[in-house]
Amino acid sequence: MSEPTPPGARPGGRTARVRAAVLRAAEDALIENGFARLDLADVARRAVVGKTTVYRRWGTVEALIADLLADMAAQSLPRADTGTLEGDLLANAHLVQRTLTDPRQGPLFRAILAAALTDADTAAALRLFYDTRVAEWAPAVRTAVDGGDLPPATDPAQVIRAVSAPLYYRLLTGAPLLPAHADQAAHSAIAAARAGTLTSPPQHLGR
Amino acid sequence: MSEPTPPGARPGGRTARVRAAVLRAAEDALIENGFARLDLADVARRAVVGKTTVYRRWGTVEALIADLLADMAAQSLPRADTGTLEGDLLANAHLVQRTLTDPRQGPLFRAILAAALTDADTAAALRLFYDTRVAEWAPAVRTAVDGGDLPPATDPAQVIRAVSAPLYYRLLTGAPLLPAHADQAAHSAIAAARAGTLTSPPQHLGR
DNA sequence: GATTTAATGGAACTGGAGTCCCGTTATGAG
DNA sequence: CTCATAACGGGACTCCAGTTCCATTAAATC
Repeated sequence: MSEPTPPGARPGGRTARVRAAVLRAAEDALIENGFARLDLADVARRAVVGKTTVYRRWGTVEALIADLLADMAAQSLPRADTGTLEGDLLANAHLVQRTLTDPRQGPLFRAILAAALTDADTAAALRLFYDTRVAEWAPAVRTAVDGGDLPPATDPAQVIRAVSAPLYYRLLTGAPLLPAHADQAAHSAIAAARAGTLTSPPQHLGR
Repeated sequence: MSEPTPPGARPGGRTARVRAAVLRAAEDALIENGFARLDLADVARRAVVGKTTVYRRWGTVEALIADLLADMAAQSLPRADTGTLEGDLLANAHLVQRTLTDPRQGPLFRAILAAALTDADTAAALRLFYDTRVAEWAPAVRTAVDGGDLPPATDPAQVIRAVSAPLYYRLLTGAPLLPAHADQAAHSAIAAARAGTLTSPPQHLGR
């Protein structure tokens, strides 16, 4: 994902500026046209950057989106801390709900998910992105486990993912996605966790 | 979705044969190349059909996939009936798990979902497809509600969807999808339903 | 501030997806 | 069986995404 910076590389000044401009242009293009209608020539025009540059540095739409994801993962936003498990999970659920229905972020995420479903590298970048998000929120669950509110075997990451899953499923099927669904998602996750269903995965398949 | 068959139409013989050939070719092409790399010219070649025909009747990749979904929805497969709610939901969960990890169906579904995330009409076709699937399995839940095993306000459709959601979420993020995850999904759905979380949606937006 | 060489940009080129035109096939009606 | 026409097929054409080549710019090092 993060290149080890080959010897003689020049990440400074212009290169960084070009990357930022292209990523922002890609974002705009994805929001307007979606994943299927995206072409790198258009991105280059928007970014006021040579078409050749975009093709040389990224090459494919999928690679560009993967880089965009890496960039998004870098700017992590802090979780809420309401003091209670329910409060935190509700905050998380509503954050996801708002993100997926936001006029800018919604279409952007749809495009990114479509790319991840198409390309393995993009999927890996997406997983990395979510891993950082999950790691950010997992402490809320861990606190509840330590406090005896949830079974000891509970896997915090699974609980966080259980909150998101139904919301993303609605996005996939194009079903309406209202704040009430966020409530439902958070409460369902808590119920499953209390029942001891969300324990560690059966085996660790590395990679 | 289903055209009302305009006056003077000729759905007989050749037309139906062409449609079948094109849909099968589209399936193969989607499995091999994925959604992004699909072009109608290639589909036409595979189906041994005039390129013009494909462009005239479907026009876009998304429309072709939407038609493929309509075709898939038409052939509904029967649900299992094990006698218990847990047994039925486990059967459903494992059916979904097997489908999504099948060497043919898996890539096909990924491609279809990518298309649905890109195009509104495809999303509508997908929703219709899932509605038939959900309606097929909902009776298992309804029986449990009538038998007093689940709260009266439980929405059967929501329970079925709650089983699929985490499995599709794993597909989205490219996480491994094992039979154990199917067990977990079914049991989580039951726990949430028992807790009374999976009740009817807040309001019916009749689109 | 001179030098080296990544990295970018412009312009010409190319291949194939998508369109158009028109002749051919075969379905459905009488 | 005949006729009208919906639907299909072949081939030429267009257009633009993606590639290639080379000149230009500006980081990095001294």
